[in-house]
Amino acid sequence: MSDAAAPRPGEPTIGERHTPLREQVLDALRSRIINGVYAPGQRLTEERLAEDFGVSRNPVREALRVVQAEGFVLELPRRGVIVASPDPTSMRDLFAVRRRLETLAARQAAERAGPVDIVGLRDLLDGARRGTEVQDFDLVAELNSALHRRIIDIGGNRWLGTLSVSLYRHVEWVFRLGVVDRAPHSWTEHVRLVEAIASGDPEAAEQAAAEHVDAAAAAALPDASAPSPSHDVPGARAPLSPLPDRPA
Amino acid sequence: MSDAAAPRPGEPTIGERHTPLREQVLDALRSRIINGVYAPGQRLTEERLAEDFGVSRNPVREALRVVQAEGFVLELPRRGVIVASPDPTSMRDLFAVRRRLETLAARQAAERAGPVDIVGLRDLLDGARRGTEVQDFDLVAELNSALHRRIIDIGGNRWLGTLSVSLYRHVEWVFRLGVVDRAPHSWTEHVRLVEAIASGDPEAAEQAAAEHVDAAAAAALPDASAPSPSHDVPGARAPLSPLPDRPA
DNA sequence: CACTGTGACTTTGGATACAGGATACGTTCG
DNA sequence: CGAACGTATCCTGTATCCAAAGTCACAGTG
Repeated sequence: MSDAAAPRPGEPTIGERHTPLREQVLDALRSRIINGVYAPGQRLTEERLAEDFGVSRNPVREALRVVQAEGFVLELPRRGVIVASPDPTSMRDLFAVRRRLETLAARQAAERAGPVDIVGLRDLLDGARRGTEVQDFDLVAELNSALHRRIIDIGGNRWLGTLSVSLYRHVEWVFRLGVVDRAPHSWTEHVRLVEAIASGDPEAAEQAAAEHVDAAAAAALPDASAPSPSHDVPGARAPLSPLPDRPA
Repeated sequence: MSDAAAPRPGEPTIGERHTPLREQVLDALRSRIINGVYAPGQRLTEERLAEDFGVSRNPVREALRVVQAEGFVLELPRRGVIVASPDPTSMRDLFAVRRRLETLAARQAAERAGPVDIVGLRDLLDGARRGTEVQDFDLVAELNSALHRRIIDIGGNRWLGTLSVSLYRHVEWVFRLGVVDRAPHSWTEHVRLVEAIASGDPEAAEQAAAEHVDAAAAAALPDASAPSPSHDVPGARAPLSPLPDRPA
């Protein structure tokens, strides 16, 4: 046995760090959709994407199948794909699902959080408080996401983790596109949530998470009852497979 | 405007009916994994899959990216993919998530079900009852899934729909592989659930759904507290989407 | 002036080609 | 006899190629 250092967990080896084009294309493509560079309804031809990213069509096609499965684009058989249109109706559905999932995350975090975890959460809160003082709202938004991810990590439910990431991307999408209003974040809600987790009270944590999501939903979706039709494109085919999912 | 009949919703047009190879391969591949034809840990080379399905590597690759995103296979960078190993730990997590989601589905169904919906649900129950009498358990299992799908459809939450389909496939997977025991289905629980929905009582529906999932979980996961390690494969990479998109 | 047939151009869907990293195996040397 | 090294083979990652289908413009016709 050689005495070379074994790779520490968490530190990916060089081989693991290798990123195939399809994955880089996937990230870039998804970002562009979420940020509105590729607008809803816009047709995405494989060749143009390939040109945009400076690769051949193959990696593009693989990435397209994934964003299709994730629901960001719709397939028109034999006619390629178009960017999907996020609509407020499905956003209400999305918030309903998030509420269920985030309350579960909060409960599990409250049940399992150790002292170190609590410190980490409080640090994030502090950072966000400072960010608010300095009016750095990008930072605050980033810390917001980080806090939620951390809570999910603490809970340790891997399904919850991947599902939440996926759902959150869609939330981000509608925010960026201005389909719904971005609510100014109430950090007092976050404080309550973290304190409930710190005190190890699952019920209180769940309650705090529910209120937080409700507040976000109420702010983002002011019109609480619009039966608007589902804004489908005729002939569009459903995602290749339903949403993605699962941890490694 | 021509007076040709517009395509009825639900009746796909000829064009929509066209199924590219990648999709057929995806279905076949996923089925084979779920049914254990391709066993956990087994290496899947693209060429062999292509040969198995009688197509070239391209459709295979596109299908592989999707099952990878769905968590059925793991990528070993530059070394291809292996079939993932479902483990009881992640199954507990899965049931926790399902409980949250199915209770939501039941609640929404109770709130929105119309008379026709109720009739449909009762028909399914009847069919299952008859199936049980005749000992046709495949039929019963099928009707079981159908009932759950129908409840979700009635609720009308599209996110819930796609997520549930995805989660259910994984449940099916562990059942088929015998990782957990398949519990004999208690149809009395289903009857209670349907009756609660029929009576338009969201609370009762949610309660019934919770009990149903709990019973299923208890039957499938008898050992309620095993901190078994996460059975990871060294160097295996997460599903295609590693990072949450950070806007530039 | 609306409608339809025609042909060029575009784009998808799928197969094939090829370079380079992984893997297996045999050989040599300690 | 066993470990290090070299070599042949396999497989992935990516690009290129080809055929079939789709789209579009435009001219001819009733």
